[in-house]
Amino acid sequence: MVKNIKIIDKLRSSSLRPTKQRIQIAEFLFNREKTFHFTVEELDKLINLKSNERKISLATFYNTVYSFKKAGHLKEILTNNNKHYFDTNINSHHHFFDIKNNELTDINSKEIKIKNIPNPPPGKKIKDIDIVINIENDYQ
Amino acid sequence: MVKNIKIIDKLRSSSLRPTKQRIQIAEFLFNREKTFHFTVEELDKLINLKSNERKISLATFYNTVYSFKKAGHLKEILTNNNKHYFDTNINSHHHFFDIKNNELTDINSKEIKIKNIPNPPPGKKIKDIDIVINIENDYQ
DNA sequence: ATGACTGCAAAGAATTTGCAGCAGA
DNA sequence: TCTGCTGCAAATTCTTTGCAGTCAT
Repeated sequence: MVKNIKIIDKLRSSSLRPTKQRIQIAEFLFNREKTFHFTVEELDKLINLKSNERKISLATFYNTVYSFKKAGHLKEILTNNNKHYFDTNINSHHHFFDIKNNELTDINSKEIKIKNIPNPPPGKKIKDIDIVINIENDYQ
Repeated sequence: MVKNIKIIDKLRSSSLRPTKQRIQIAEFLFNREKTFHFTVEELDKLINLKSNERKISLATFYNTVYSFKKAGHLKEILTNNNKHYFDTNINSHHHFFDIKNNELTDINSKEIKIKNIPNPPPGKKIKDIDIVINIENDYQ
C-alpha cells in the first residue's frame, strides 16, 4: 500500500508525527470530496469496523481528533445535543440542524451575511461566528 | 409564604401540575429581572444549597427543566462543550461565547440581522436561527 | 536514545432510566 | 381514586486520565 505523501506532509507541517494510526485516520477523513460530519465515537466505529488491521484505541481517536482540531484540520460544530461534532470542512460555513434526528447539513451558500455585528465585550475580540439554522418537518 | 399566583398560572397553562418542586424551581428561574444561563447540575446546586427545605432530587431537575423547555419557558443554548445550557430569555436573541472559560453572554442588540437566508432542504422548514459569536482575549 | 505517541483500563462527568411510593385534581 | 410526578439508585453514554510500553526521529 502506497503511503499517501500529501497526508504525511499535512501531518508533518503541523508538527504531528506521522504514525500509522494518524495516517490511517487522516486518510479516512481528508481523502474525500464531500464534507464529513462525525463524533469521535462514530469515527472509531467507522474505521475499526472496516479495517482488518489491529484496532486503533478509542483514546487515540480522541487524541488524534483533538490534535487535528488544534492544528486547524477539523472544525468543531455547535449543537445542543451534548456531543462533540466535527467537520472536515474548515472553511467558514454554517449549518442546518435537523432537531428531530440530530442531523447536520452544511449550508453551501456563501452569500449568508450578518449585518450589525455587535462589539465584543472589552478586552475580547471576535474569533469566529457560528450560525445554526434549526429545521423541522414541514407538515402542511 | 404566599404562593406565587403568576407562577402557578404559568404552570397550569402549560398543563404542568403546580407541584411544590416545580413551583420552587419556577420561582427561582422566572422571578428575576435579568437573563439567567445555567446547566441542570448548576441549578440543582444553586437551589438545593440555599434552601432549608427537603432537597429536590436531580432527576426532578432534569424532568422539570425539560418540561419547561418543551413548554417554551426556557431556551436551550448551543455550545460545543458537551453540556446542556439553558436560558431564561426565550425571546429570539444571540450569544457571545468565551471559548476560554465557556462563558455565555447575551447579545442585547436586536439589530443583528442575517441576509440571504438559504432555503431549507425539501420537506423542512426553519424553526429558528442560533448565532454564536465566539470571542477570545484580545492581546495586543 | 529520547521524546512523543498509543493502548488499555479505570475513572469521571453528565444525563437517563425504572420503578415504588406520593400527591394534585 | 387516578394519573402524573418525585425520589432514589443504578445504568448508560461520552470523554478524560494515568501510565507502561512502543515507535518515529
